[in-house]
Amino acid sequence: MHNTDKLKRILHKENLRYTQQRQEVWDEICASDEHQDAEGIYNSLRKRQVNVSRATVYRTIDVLVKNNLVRRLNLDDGRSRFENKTGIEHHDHIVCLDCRKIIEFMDGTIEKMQTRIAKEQGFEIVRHVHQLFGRCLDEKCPNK
Amino acid sequence: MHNTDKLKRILHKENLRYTQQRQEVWDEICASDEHQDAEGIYNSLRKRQVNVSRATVYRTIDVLVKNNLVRRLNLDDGRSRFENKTGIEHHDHIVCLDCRKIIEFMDGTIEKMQTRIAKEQGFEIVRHVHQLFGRCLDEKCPNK
DNA sequence: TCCTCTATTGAGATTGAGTCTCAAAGAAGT
DNA sequence: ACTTCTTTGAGACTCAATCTCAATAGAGGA
Repeated sequence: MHNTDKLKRILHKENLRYTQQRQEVWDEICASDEHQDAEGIYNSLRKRQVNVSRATVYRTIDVLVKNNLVRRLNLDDGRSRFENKTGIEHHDHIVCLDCRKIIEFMDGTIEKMQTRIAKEQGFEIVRHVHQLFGRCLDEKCPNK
Repeated sequence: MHNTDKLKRILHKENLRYTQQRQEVWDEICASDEHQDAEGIYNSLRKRQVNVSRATVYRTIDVLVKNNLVRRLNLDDGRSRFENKTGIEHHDHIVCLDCRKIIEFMDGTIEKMQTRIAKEQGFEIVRHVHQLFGRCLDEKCPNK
């Protein structure tokens, strides 16, 4: 399904109108895989002459997150970052504390274990956060 | 080692002075296991007639966190929460989305697996965040 | 105990991400 | 094109956290 159709589908489901601004915000999130924050999305749009207000960027992101088109990441740096969640397998993140490089990982065994652990404690998991912070061994990383 | 000694040790190491305010903040964190936020710690102190400013609460917490006496938790609710980290085994958290109940869990196998995964990706882990958000089955939980 | 040198403190200003307000603009059905 | 109702944008506002700076108070030495 094309990105525009995904957007139209959730807007219809939520009884919201299809607007140019919402399309532009969603396009920007689809176009980048850099885990941009809201300000970054806003700046990227302005850079290519798209006039969308900050308020609309935030409001649109909320709709996209609520409807599972976008994932909100909290990487402990004081702002939310966003990634397109469609057509992508679930994964968690490893973050370099020096260069802020973000890479993705996924381990089915860990996923199953955490579900079991939660159940043993009387919880039904809705979502989880699993982030590994450390130092990468990349030559270009500033701490080398 | 007594709590006061732990505090004095890190203050000395950091070339900082031992003050009544720093002792009070540390005492409050030691006295409670409710994962209080900075405002909560500030209010608890005022309630028992201890005059410490908000700025001092924040500044003291930073020193305690930096020196591993306190752990900062980011539970996705827009503020940091704190727990005494001394004399306590490492653990992660399960949080009920309805009643915000927090319980702790720890699984050695998962810990080892995440270290291995990070190494495979060229990272040396410094710290990790592993949080399970869901719904508890507690009778008293508001969503029942 | 007093002095001196600095670090610390408190009150309030400031920051910054995110939210809210409300008049004007714009979807979408008729 | 008309009407209705939603959405938008600009800027005010919120709230956790940080910063500023004059006044206060540790801590070592005399």
